Amino acid sequence: MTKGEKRKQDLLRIAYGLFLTKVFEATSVDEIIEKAGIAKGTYYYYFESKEQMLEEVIGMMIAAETENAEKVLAADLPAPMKIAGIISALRPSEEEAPIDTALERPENIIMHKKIRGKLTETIVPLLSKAVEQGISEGIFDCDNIPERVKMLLNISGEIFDENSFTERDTAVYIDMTEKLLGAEKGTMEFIRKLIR
Amino acid sequence: MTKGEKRKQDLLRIAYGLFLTKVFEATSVDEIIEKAGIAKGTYYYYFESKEQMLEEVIGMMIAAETENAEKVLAADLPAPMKIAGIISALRPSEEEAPIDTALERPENIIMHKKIRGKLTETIVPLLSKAVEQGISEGIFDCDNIPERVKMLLNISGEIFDENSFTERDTAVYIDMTEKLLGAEKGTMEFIRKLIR
DNA sequence: AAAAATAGACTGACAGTCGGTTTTTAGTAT
DNA sequence: ATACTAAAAACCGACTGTCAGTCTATTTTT
Repeated sequence: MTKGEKRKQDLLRIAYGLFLTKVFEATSVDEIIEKAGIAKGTYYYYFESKEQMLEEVIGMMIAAETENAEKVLAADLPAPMKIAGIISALRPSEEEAPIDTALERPENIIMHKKIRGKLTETIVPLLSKAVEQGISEGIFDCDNIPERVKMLLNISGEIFDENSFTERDTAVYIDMTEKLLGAEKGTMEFIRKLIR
Repeated sequence: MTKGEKRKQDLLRIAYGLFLTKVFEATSVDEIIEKAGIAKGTYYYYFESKEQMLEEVIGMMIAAETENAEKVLAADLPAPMKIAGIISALRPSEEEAPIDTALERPENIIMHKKIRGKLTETIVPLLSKAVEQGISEGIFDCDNIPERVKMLLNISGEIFDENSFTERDTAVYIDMTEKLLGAEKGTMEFIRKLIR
């Protein structure tokens, strides 16, 4: 890693940190460069624009999530577990708690939406594989798998977004997941423990 | 309607028009006031901020949509028709075509999300009534109605948002709607004609 | 000496402010 | 009714502060 690459990583990490505590739009380039101790020119030597930098920050986050999902997929687990594992891993982990608070702020829609979009793209194929595994195991029964998975992800996103999803939301969510994948009632019941 | 109220309405209508063709963030206050032929001060006499004005513009749009939904609900129709009618009315009508194009632009997320949020709040109770009607008619069979309806709306939103939802998306959407509401297979098949 | 990296003053666009001016409105005396 | 007046409402536009992005010049690396 050259000196330049390192600097870029530093900048990304600083921006990442700021975006969590502040919100993308409210974080100024001046702030980022001040924290990094560099000049405007240097910043724009590494990034085309603030927007483009956001793209790269998001890329970092996605990469981490995807890596995790791939691990779950490769593990020796029953299909429902894999699915629940991947989906619930999209939720904030302990150390990432601030991410969540930041992401849930209504002002943070832009970053939020971009992440969701990109994440869906990369996660849908992975989840689809898990569903296929489930079908060959005889646990699931459905067609149009990627489309179903996409819907599942969409709903998961919306559900998890709200800081206040109730017991009843969870119940409907589980019920819907089972029906969407053509699973026996109760198959996905353990999701309840994972989310909460 | 006093002179002041009229002016405010004018401003809202002008902004509404601009937000459709341009995108909220790209529309400057200067532009709005120039088109309205008034001074900065006057604008800020009527609105606290650009953001707050957006809120009012959205309010206008919601009111129109809600009114329409209430009409459908009051009509003498079978429950599935009402549901499909209300949901598909959330899509762009002919004259509102530009709205849609504007709304579907990725940059327009903020306005988009705000509308969705507010719209959900007002539409969920209406749709729930239609579902209850369906249950008493013996067509639907489910519990936790508002939660189910919310999910349905969420997915509808996501589906309609994409300018490229396929046949398969539609098939899954219909299947899911039926299962979510506990309806016979085929009950909601006619949705296919409404969307598309 | 060429290329890569860094610096920071500067520009233009924009949201929002502020002190002041004109227009309306409503009460009062004629 | 009519004229007068003071307060309230509506309106004006110059000005400020902030911020993303530019540009030219300088320093450091290769």
